[in-house]
Amino acid sequence: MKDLKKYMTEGLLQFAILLSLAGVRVDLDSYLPPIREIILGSSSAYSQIPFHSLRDTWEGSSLHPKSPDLDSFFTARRLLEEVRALGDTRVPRTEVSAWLVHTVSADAAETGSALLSAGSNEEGSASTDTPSNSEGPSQPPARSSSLQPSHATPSHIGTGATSTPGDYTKEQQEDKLGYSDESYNYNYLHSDNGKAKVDEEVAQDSEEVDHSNTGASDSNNIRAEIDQNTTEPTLFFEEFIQLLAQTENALEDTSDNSLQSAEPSTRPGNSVGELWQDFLSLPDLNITLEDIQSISNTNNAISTSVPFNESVNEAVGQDMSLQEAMFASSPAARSSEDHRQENLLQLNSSAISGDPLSATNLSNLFPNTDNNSRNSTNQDLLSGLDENVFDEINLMSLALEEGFDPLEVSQLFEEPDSDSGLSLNSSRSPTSASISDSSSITFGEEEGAAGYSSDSESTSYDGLEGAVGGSGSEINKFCQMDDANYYTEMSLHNVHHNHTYNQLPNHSEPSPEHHYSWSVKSSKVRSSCVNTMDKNLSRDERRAKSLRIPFSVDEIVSMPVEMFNSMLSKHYLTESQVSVIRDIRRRGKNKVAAQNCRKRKLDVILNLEDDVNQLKVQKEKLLKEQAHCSKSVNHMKQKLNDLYRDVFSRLRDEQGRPVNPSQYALHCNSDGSIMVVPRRLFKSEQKKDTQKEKKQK
DNA sequence: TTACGCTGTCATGTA
DNA sequence: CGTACATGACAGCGT
Repeated sequence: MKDLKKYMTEGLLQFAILLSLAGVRVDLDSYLPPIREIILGSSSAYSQIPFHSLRDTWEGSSLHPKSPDLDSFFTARRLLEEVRALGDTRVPRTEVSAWLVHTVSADAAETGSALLSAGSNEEGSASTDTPSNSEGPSQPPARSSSLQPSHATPSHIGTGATSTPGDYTKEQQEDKLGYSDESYNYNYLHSDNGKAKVDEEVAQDSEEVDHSNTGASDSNNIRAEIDQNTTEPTLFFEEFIQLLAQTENALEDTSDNSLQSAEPSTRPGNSVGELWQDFLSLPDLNITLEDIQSISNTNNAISTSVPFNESVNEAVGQDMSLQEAMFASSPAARSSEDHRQENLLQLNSSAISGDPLSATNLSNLFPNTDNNSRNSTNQDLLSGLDENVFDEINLMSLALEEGFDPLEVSQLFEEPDSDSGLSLNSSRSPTSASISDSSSITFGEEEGAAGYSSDSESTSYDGLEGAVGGSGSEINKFCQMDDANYYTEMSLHNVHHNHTYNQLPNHSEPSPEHHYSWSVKSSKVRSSCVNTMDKNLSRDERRAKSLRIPFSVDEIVSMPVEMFNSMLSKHYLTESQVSVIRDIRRRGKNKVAAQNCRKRKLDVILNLEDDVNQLKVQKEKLLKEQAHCSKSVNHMKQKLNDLYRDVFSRLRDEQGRPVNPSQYALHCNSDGSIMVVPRRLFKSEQKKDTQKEKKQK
């Protein structure tokens, strides 16, 4: 039955392709509702592996397939698309697809592979599938089903596969471009293995594409056709960019709430994105900075997409290939990222100078935000930022300013209250998982790393933490092997030595060699971090040192309660410091208590063992004594018997005959006199005596 | 690779 | 009610 469905699906898809090539519009949605399930399984939202892995490049990075936010996210998107479909002009999908096909096929299997994968990864299974390809588990995604009539190239980019029934919406185009850019960086930052894999997929896809085209034309013909269709790319992209801008506004207006939960996964780049993620994953920031997150994400979309689109536009205008455009756009995107990162650090710097964190400073975080959003944003931010946030930022900047070891800086971002391991776990979840993916791919290090934040923290200190890394040790990633983090770190160092923050840091063009050098450098950084770290210090000692707590751990722990409370009240301590101090005291006390408890337990065990040994000795002694006594008793009995016999042997009755000892017995009276009594009477008297004793008892 | 002990930490109960 | 203490349980780490 399954095969039959598969067969039908393939046939219908191929038929649809043929019809689309012939200019006949076919809406497969109405005919093939079950395709989605046939191909993807019950639901793409529930099929974790292919769906999640393919979406992982951008929006799915921090959104677990099982996340309840996912439904609302897709629902919001779908509704948004539907609403937009009511009035907006649409860019025919085929133009974009053709453009992509053109550029991709120009040099597909080589350098453009990452790009291709980027474009294909973005919308789920669109990555590896042609509309006609129904083999394998990862098949044209759920929303794919309509093929454009005119130029609906059966190309694998058949991204159309990812579009909603009907048209390829602007949002999807935007996403595609954004994904492409981001995914390119993503792939770039990853190991060659990943890229090779991507290349394989792309090559395979290309084959499949060509294969699927046999009904109509070969790929060259398609390319020629596409070239004809893209004779005016500039026009298309101008329209496209305009639509993008409209989409941005619509997106902000209509789907802000629903997307808010999903948007945090949107990251402009690995380095800045992770830094941003780290920053936002600060325990105190988690809730209060949600506004920032959403806003920043929209900013990301603006800041990354606009220059990118410009560059793409230029690229098209200059008849550049898409790949070139992407290369050209990557530095631009990077620059915007750097710029934002600078602003983030500028925030720190402003805190260094002692100025209270003002709206102006905060606004630097979002340079690309328009005035309206900025005005509202800053208020939200300021209202959302609690004191701890400023403490963290201030301490972070202080550490940076005074040349702290990055590890020490990282301490500032640790969970101030590590009591609740659960809350820590909840805060790390999907985002950190995505981060772990990247780092694990890059360095082949993995760590299960579930559990307390303290654990992850300690492991990160030992340089063993792969990537899952605790949320508490976010900036600890300075010392990790993630290239992106190293990138971040380098940026931070730039800022550290240049407090003007006006110049964008110049980063060379990404290249595999550069990537390798990054790896080498970052490994050096980690080793140096590990070396500089005083391993002799306990976790609490390191934490206290990092937070510049003016007391030693011993003092904190052994201090009497009154002195401890007075100390907390006398010294100006931030909430983080107080929290850490209390934790240190509690843990220290408990540590001592646990040691004492174990010592006592051992003492008890040892004492019990001693008691057992003593009792054994006593038992042996008693047994010996018992044996000795019984031996004595037996000896005395023997002597008594001898005496008895001797006495009876000498006794004679009235006739002079010897007395039979079996019939008579000797009885001692209380007065010491001895009588010879017949045994019958003796026994009866004994019975009476025993009865009397029983009655008395 | 597994078993085991040590240690730190947390949760919980008690004084 | 807050604090200190005790203790079982758990997890990580080293041997």
